[in-house]
Amino acid sequence: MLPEDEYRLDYFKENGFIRKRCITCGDYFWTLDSERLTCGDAPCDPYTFIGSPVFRKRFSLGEMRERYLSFFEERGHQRVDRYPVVARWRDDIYLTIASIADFQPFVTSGLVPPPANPLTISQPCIRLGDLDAVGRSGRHLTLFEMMAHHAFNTRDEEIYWKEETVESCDALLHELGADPIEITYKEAPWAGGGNAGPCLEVIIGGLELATLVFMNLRQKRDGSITIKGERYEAMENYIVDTGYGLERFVWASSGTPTIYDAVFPGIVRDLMDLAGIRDSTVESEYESIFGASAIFAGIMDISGEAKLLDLRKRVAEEIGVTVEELQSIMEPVEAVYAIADHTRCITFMLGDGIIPSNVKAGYLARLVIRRTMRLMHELGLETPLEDIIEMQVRDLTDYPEFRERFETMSEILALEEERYRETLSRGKQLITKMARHYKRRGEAIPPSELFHLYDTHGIPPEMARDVASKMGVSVSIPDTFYSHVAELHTKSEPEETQERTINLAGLPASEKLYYERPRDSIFTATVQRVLDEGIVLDRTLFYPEGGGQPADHGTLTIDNQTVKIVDVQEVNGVILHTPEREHTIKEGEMVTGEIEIERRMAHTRHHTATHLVNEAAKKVLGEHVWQTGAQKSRERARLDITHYRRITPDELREIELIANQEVMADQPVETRWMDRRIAEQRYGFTLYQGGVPPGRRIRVVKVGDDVEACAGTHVEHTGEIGEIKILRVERIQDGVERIEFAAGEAAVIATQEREELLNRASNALHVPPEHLPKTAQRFFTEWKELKKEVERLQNELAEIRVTAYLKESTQIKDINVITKEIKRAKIDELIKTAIQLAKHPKTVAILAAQDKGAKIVASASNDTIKRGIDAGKIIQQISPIIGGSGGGKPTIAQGGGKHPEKINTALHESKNIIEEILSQTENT
RNA sequence: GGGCUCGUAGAUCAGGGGUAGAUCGUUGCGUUCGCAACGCAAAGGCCGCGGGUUCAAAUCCCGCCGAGUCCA
Repeated sequence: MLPEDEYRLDYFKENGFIRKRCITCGDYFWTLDSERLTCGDAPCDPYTFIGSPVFRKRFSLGEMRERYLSFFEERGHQRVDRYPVVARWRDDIYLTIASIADFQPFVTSGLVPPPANPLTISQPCIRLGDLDAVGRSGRHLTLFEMMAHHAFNTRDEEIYWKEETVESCDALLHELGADPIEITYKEAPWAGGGNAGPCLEVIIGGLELATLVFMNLRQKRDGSITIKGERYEAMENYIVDTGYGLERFVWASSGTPTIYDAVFPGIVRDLMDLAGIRDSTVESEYESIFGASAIFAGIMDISGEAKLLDLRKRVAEEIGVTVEELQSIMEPVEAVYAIADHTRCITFMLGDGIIPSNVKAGYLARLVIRRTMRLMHELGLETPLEDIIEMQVRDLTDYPEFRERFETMSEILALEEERYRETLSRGKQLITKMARHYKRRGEAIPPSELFHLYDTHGIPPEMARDVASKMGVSVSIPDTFYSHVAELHTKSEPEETQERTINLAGLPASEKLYYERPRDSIFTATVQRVLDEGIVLDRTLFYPEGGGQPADHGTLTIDNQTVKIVDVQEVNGVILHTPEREHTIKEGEMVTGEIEIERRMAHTRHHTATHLVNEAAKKVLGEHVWQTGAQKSRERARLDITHYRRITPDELREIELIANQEVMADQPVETRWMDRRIAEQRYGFTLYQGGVPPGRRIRVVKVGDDVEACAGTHVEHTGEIGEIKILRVERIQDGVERIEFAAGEAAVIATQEREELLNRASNALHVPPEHLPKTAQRFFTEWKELKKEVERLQNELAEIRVTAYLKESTQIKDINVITKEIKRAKIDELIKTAIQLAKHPKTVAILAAQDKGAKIVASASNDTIKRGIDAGKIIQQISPIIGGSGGGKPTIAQGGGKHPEKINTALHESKNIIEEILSQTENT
């Protein structure tokens, strides 16, 4: 626990606040109200603001946001633009979940200074954790704006800390017209993302409006402070991390039954009209129902169907209607609320460049999109989703950037709708088939099948139940369905990633000569240290692996000893050279280094070319294109980019052409080190195409119109690349295309290789390359025709043979037995002939041929089978004679072996077998 | 990043080591003044691609390509 001193602020003392303990939950809180017994928070206190707003006037989102930001501006904060909702600068989360997420990890750790200090921001955040409650609880949203002011303090410089934070909060609430006596500050230690600290929750009218976090602890195994079971220690820097819920402020200012009515009244009204539902904000009945529901939901946990039913019961009781009546009134409106919320969330997701996919952030976008489409379907809303998104884009006047992206968004949504429809119709077929199967057996569809349907085909169990029950097949969905799904995927404990603890103590960062002297291959340096992991020099031309560019190879030479360097890695600014084998290089010695310059130049060309291809892809495909990965080698490079459908051959050619035009324009490549803040302000987050480099200063590479933070080596002018040849495109995930290409010498070689393929194909067909497509097509068609012709002739031949062979047959008892070797026949010829023969009554045929060893086929007419003849068994018995095995059905069987010279023996033996069988069956 | 499923006729799919199938669609013939419906017949298949196992692979195994889906 945190010591209670943490919360004994002078501000509280001087302004008459009293510390009290909640009689319900036992938490401590601060209030001006000496009579107050409870902390004010759910579930100890119900909402009191519904129908009686807590502020002086009603605010819209835009008004409230502006009021907040200017309030803190006046108090010395600098206003900072919002960050995207997709957290491209983070590798641990996909979506921006809080304003502080914008500044993690480098600003909060102290490595990079904040864009301003102190600052204020209104950051759109997406949280999908309570998706089920959205629309139902009256207060949950998938997307909300977290208004915040942050101060980043260090031991050397404190901007401000708790006193000023609480004072500002109080002043803001007073200015908005809140009754001071209604405000409570509840003590609630906060922990998350490896940090923790004391925290005050700010509550009015039963609604938590803001959270004031004083982040000053960091997780440590042997830390002295324990919060929520984890151990923490004090941090060097300490951060004011506040979060004011914009939508909640607006709600509290309006006192509407639900947050949705307050936040997007226009959208809600339009959706109500489209769905043909009466407008809840003018109908007093609706108002009392949703007000009551929101109030109860405020103090209840409503996750899960059973708990939702509890809520319904209480509301129904309160209003004086039956649960069924209540359901029928509420459900359509709740769907409208959810759709209003989800479409706003989708607008931000797509507007900020997320491409729906089956993985990562794209999957989350698809999840929300599909959920919205399902809700619309249930509500009977036929409007295309993109029309509702258009409504949102128009409504979000404070976000003009979405307007120019609408065309792309609309296209993406149309594709998503199409895809979803296909998935559903596929699903229906699968369920129908499965239901038929279980209906025949008179069983219910077992849960294991439901898991399979959901896990591999994305069919929700509810849909399976609906479709199956129409066919009269019962389905029971286990309560624990979704938790069981989660269980199926919990992987066994991942291997402990071993932190390499390399002793770099006392070593300064290596001087990176490859930036200053990008074309040099030889250098001298002093050995700083010799470690098991590699050799550290004071300076080096060796490029360490990074940014998708492989490490340089080369040699280190001292006296007459030369050691090959096979890997180079950078650890905290120190560059480690890994030698191929044992050596005697010692600390303090001077070495001469030489890198394989051709290898390096190939990497360099591919690296600059990657930037050009990326830029060209953006021009051809659209601004939504974002690099998700890249890898260079000596022979090729590959670039993974986000795009919502397959790149067409035409588009690929266009990309290739534009990239090469940039090469021919021989543009200078500018690289320079910039202050991170300035670079971000000037170029935006598109800088981080290739990932987010750490550090206060970043290396910015400008090639043509492309500007990226990049640590790789680059040519000085694009002309040096020589040529860019795109080799192939591949879809590595839904929404991610991989372009493979070669640059420079590698491009020439790749082109030559392709030409060689053409030439070889031409030579084989004896036609010039330009005739290849036509000729290949002709050959293929002719081949198909000939194949058919062969088959027709084989059938004809088989018929002719039948008449001939029947005459040559041996009589065993009353059965015609044909044993015959057909020279140079193939197995399917034997089979065809054998089948024809067996169509005649009282006939058994054993045919053989030499074809890759020996092949034998046996057939028996139906009447002989009744008398005990079995072609399969005959083959099984005689195949070993020719050194192989075989089998088949009683009517037709085949086998083979390695000894063609034994064919006659085998055929002879088959007669013996038939004779034996026939005499046996006659005796019984 | 980790799973799972599917690629067979123009379409929808069955088959799951032993001669490649059904339904719809297409074409022709019959019936009809004509159409629909019906009856008869035919055409249409590198069973996604490449290896492997086997006497024998659409079928089993491995890799690749393509499509779908769940989880983090």
